[in-house]
Amino acid sequence: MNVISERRRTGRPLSFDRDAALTQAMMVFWRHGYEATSLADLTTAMGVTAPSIYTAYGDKKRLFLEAVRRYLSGPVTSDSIIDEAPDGRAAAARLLETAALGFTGDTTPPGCLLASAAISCSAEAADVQAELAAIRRGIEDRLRRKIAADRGTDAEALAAHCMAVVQGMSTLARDGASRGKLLEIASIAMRAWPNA
Amino acid sequence: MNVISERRRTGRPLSFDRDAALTQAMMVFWRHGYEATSLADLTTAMGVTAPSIYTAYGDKKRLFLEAVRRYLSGPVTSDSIIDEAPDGRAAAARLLETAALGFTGDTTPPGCLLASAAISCSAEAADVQAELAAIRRGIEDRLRRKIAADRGTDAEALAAHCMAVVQGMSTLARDGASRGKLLEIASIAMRAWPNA
DNA sequence: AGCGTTTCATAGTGATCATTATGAATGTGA
DNA sequence: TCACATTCATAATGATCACTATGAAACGCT
Repeated sequence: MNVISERRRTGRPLSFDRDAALTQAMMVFWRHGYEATSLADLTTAMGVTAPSIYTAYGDKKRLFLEAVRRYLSGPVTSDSIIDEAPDGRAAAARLLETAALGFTGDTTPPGCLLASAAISCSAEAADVQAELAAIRRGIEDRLRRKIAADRGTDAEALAAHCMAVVQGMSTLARDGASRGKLLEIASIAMRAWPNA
Repeated sequence: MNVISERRRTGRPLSFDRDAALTQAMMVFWRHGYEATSLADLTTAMGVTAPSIYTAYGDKKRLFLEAVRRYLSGPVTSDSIIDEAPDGRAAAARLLETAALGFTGDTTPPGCLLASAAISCSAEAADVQAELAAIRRGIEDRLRRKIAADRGTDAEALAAHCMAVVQGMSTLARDGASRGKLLEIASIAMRAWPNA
């Protein structure tokens, strides 16, 4: 049952690294968003011709969603950050810090892929925007539940505030804000918590 | 020197209300952003044919920037909010509250026009993105100076946090967050200030 | 009325968009 | 070696993009 060694029985083999090409696609989507990324941008960045993209990934929308899954499935996911934190407060702090670092990486585009791709959507890309909104809501719900386990009163508002700060940090990062500035913002945001 | 009664001496008069059409254009840009708004969207929303748009406003970029100026020149501008506040803390609180209200108006699109239009820009619209970023920085600088007049230490971080929350509230509003939720976020954000 | 000026609607510009038809190329299995 | 399956590169598809050439229509002025 070794999946790696399982090969298609017949046919010409793929001439490009499907995984590496997907990473390049993720980078382009990360930098320019979903709609502003043209298939010509993708072919040049991935080094793959358009028909090969379509046979390998489907269409542009499926390629984007696969890039989003790749973006979310890093070694440090927002899910694990929240779940493995000792309490809601630590979850929020780590989420903010991880966002500040992830939005200012020197080998990745500035800001958040989800935030960059989500806004400025035309009518035909409304379903893509809806999927991204669902992902954001999922993260927010997970954080809210984590906070509510400790302190019941204002869990929803605290989680929403944290999400707003993360979203805003993405914009500031795209505007050129430094990593230090984003970490300061995260620190300020955590002052909103009681019994500091 | 009555400007209103001054008319062009010759030529066929404009058959549409230039001001009302600009408002409609602002609404479309507000909802869909800059690049996702096509000229076909604008012609249908404004009730004006494409050549008339070009003779009246220039090109799409100039029309958008004029819509941005219209958006920023309301009766309650961010500038006046900040300047007329008694201190930096009140300026931040009013900015957050005004944003929460303005992003959830029942006759306007959800979110912030600047935030909606800024993200997801292709290379050719980079100058538009740069202009929007300059506007955001101008607001942030004004807020930072206002805060720094009271308390010198962490004015920059407090201003940046406030801007991040405003930006984030726009995203949450577009995701369907209610006015009450945004006001709660604003309230939580103000807890970050010392000597509450 | 007639001229000059401006805006009007119609239609079309080349460019770019995502997507695909086509046939040659390259592999496996027999 | 040969049929079969799959991917390859080339080139083209119709649609849409921002933008405009063109000539008729509607005004003020003389």
